[in-house]
Amino acid sequence: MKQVTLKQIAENLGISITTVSKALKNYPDVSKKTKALVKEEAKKLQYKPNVFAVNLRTKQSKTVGLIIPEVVHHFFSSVINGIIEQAEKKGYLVIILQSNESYKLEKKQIDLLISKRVDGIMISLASTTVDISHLQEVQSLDIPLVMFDKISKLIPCSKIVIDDRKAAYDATKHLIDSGCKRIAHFRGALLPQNSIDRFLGYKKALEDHGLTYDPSLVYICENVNYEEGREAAERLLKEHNDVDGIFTITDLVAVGAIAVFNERGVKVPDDISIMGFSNWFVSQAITPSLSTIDQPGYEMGKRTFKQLYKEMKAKKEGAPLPPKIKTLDTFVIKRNSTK
Amino acid sequence: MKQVTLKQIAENLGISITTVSKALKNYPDVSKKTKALVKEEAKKLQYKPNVFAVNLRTKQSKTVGLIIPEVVHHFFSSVINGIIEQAEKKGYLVIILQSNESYKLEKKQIDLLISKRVDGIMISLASTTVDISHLQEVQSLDIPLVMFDKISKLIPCSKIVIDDRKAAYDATKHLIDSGCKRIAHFRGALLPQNSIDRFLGYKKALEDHGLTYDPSLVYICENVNYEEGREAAERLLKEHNDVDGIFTITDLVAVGAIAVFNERGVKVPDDISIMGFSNWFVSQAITPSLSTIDQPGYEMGKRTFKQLYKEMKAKKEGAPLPPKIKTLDTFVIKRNSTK
DNA sequence: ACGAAAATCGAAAACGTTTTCGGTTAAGAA
DNA sequence: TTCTTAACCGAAAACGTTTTCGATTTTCGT
Repeated sequence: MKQVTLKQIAENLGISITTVSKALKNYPDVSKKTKALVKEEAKKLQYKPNVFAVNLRTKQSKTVGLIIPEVVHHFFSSVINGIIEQAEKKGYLVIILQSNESYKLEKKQIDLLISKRVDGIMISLASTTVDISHLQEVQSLDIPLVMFDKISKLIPCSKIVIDDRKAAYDATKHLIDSGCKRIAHFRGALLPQNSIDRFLGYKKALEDHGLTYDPSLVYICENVNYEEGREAAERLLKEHNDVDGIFTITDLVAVGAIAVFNERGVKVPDDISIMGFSNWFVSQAITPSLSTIDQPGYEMGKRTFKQLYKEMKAKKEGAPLPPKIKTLDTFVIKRNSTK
Repeated sequence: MKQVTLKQIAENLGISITTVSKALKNYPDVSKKTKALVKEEAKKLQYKPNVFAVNLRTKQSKTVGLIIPEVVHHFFSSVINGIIEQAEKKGYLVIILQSNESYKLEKKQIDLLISKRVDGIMISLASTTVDISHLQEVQSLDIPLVMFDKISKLIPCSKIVIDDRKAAYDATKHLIDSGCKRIAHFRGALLPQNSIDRFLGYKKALEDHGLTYDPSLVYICENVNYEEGREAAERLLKEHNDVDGIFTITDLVAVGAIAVFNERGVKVPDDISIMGFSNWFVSQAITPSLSTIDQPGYEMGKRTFKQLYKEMKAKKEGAPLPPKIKTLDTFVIKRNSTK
């Protein structure tokens, strides 16, 4: 009825705990016979090692932490899948925590992971995060850390990212190539790096193709959500009825804008073309379906964990690795919101 | 540089480990003076108890497991939020695992949670789950278990659910009230209880309102996804052009159907009305916005953890609680896909 | 049959905490 | 002063595992 331990097995077999432990882990200094015996007995009793004791003894939890702004997001959920798949292969459990884009919560989640003594941490920063002392603490505790997607340049750790500027450039160029002459940009808040980079990519594409950059065509969506997409679209219709293309910082904002255009009878893409970013699942489900930029979430997750794993291993072996930065490719997905 | 322990503090202060431990936990048999001293030193050294040792000693992890079919789902993500919020209040960490609607994976995740020795488990079943031996194992190990939303009647544990049959009845009635005379149903697989219940509610509503139930108007969406929604809609258009209303098992399927109708020039809701289920976030973002049934995910999560907490507590006190079943209310959300 | 080498085993310490229970000290009562 | 009681402290065991290192046994060549 109660917990089966090594001791239990040892007593049943009349051998020592040591031997049982070693037999189970295939140490070379226990005979084939005893190994077989022990394993059989262990199976019979359904022995499961007490993970608490193992953790205490080995000083590692075989658990890693993952902090993301929001789980309900196609991009992050593919990252999660990529991470979990790799983690499972190596026998690691992933604790997923959300920051809800809040710095305060992010800090709390980091503390939680530290107190649970995870072996490593992966994080995509909240957009409101500016203070990075919590991340510095992680590093000072010598806990391997890998950042992805939304990163901070101030922390010297490995990073897996996309080239936001280039992707935004490509998106904008796609609009230009399809004939747009006056292109607006619904951007994110002023601070987050990816918001900045996407804006810069947009601007550069305009300039490179003989279109003048007009600051009044840039709308800020502070929280990057559906509602703000709608608001920005409403304002755009009032203020700039000559615009024939929009590049939005993310699909959700684009979906809000499309909803407004549909309601107002503005034809997409005939009257106005729209380009999203992220290839959120819904972008293919709406009418018209949304052209967008594919972010390789799964791949990013996969690489993130792999890098973390390398660093955890290197740490155990006492040979810490230098930080490494990997940029993944993105590409344009043409659907029906652009010509 | 290295890990601060009770021993460390004890040595610094020239007292015993015992006293340090007791001081930190406010035992009555240590003087105010020493308590203050110990706490100060602990703070100075930034002492953090070694959770591995605590777990081992107390035989509990202050961690609970949550298994859901998919995280990227508005309903489940509100459940998650409800659970996490409550869990945090009680100092519990929630390990979130996905079953991807696969029985095999679900079983594996249960095993993982068991091996990590969580103090309790919350689960919403995968739609393919029929064998329930893994859940029986949880119970035989005496791990508190609470099921929500997608449950199995065969497991005697507490459950937090909605009345699927009534909700489906309401949804269908809404279509009838708005003037639909010939109503199709895009249902889920044959096995899952909620798929069955929603079908029954649909059928009952028809019968109660003088509409004849026609089995050929019931389409099965095995995996309940966007693509299947599209396929069912295509078939419906070919096979039954007289249908003027559809009740779908879930929003995602409805969104697929709406996409097809939009493309084919079928007017929603004028030619055909559509009713979803779940109030997925996207249902308000598409054109036309989708009328649906609101499932109280947050409330469900909240109650699920509360119930689990009660049972974990009762277990510790050696006074196990009898299973309890709670049914939450749902209601119709009228949007633009119905008249 | 003897010894050396190889194979096999186990005692014990350690990981850091919690908690019981007995011991010591201080305070107050006689 | 001496005894009783209360206040405070600490030794030690326990949780279940891993791993080192020494001890014992077996094998095998001569």
